[in-house]
Amino acid sequence: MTVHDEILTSFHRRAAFDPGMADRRQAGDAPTFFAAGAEIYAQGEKCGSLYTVEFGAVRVYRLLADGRRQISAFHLVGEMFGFETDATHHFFAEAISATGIRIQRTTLLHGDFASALLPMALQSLVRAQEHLLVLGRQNATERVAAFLLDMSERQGGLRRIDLQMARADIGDYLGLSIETVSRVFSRLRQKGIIRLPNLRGVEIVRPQALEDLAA
Amino acid sequence: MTVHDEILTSFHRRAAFDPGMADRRQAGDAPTFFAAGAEIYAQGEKCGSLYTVEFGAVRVYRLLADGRRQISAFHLVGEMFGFETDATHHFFAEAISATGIRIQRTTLLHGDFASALLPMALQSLVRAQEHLLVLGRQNATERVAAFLLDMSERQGGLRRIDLQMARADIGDYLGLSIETVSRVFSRLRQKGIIRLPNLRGVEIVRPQALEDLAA
DNA sequence: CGGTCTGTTGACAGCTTTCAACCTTCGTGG
DNA sequence: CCACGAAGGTTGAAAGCTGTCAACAGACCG
Repeated sequence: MTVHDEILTSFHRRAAFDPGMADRRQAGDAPTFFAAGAEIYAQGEKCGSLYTVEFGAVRVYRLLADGRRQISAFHLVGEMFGFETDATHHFFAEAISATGIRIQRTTLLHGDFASALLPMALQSLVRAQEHLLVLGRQNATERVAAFLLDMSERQGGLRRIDLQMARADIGDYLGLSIETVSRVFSRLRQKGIIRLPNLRGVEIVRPQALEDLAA
Repeated sequence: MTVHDEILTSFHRRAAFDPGMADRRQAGDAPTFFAAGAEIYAQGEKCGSLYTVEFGAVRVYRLLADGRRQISAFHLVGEMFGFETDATHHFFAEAISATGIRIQRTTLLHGDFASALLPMALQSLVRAQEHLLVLGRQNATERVAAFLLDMSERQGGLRRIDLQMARADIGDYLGLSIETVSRVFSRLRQKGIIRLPNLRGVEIVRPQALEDLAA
């Protein structure tokens, strides 16, 4: 975390940061800013809000007692998260990079909101179930290939992907160690399937080759 | 599959089997019977119904091109499944043993049904996300222990569990080979943590030891 | 009683993790 | 502008866990 991020964190962690727009914030539709690494909510906290990513990216995860972490989902621009079944959160949510989030209290929502919510919850469900296939039955190469294609698709199908997250995040999402993630990236680069222009950027050179690997 | 099951399958696959109750079937609230192994729906099929298990058990799964299978969920008595985001099913659903299912067409459902559906969808979502932790970050022993505890809890917290499903199903649910599942069962039996009174039956002798293993 | 399906067990191979060393990047401060 | 330090990333070697292959045992059914 950079010093700039640290300042952002201490100042604006969980606090709306929207200078000159207090009125909009009152109305509940101004985004709240989170610095890289800032906690959005924690396991065990009371819940009752829904979150929409305005910019940046979010990781949602669980921890085991010994510190092992499983990231169940990344949420990118435009995506909604924070669905829960009961009064407390079962997961942690953190900003990956500097992130803006629109927070809506579910208690304040009008009556037929549940109907509008269902499709989003179902989208999350299908995504989670498809990820189960990756974690349960695919090897390291297949996992990374599927991850890159998914990220590409969710960023508009472009060849240049901005990953935003560190190798540790990718590993904890794919159920792999950071070393294995790194090795697969290197192998894909050596085969000319991807390029790694900078630390968190990936360019897909041969999408078809990736698709074949993801199978 | 036994011969009895085979007959059930050929006769009643996807057909209501509720002699003398055609009127109730017309009303849509009589269960449809499925023999062990019978398909309830298939990937790619048009969907538009929700399914509630009356008795028996169901597996929901996806396949990779080379035949690898990941069971994303088992559904036991009282549980609802079949949620989908768009017009076609993304998964297969099959009866594990002789199973009765109540099928409700979503098009025929009254307007505010979505509100009632949301909690069930969210329950499935949380279950899937928790299973991601198991598949991504737990070893074979932890996976089997967590599975046994989950099955016990869902069957009323009893010590005697009726698994119903074969080792292959357990393996494809936990992301393990049938041999590994078998080996873990044997090791737990040798340690006196469980007993295996019959093939598909498990008695939890020392629940605390299982909890500790599930970490 | 024989056949088939399911489950168990052993030996070995293979993939991933772990541990360690080193490199790169980036922000900071001299 | 450059040097420095910390954090993140890469690569190699070895260990460990799980998968695969194979043989065998047991249950169920005809």
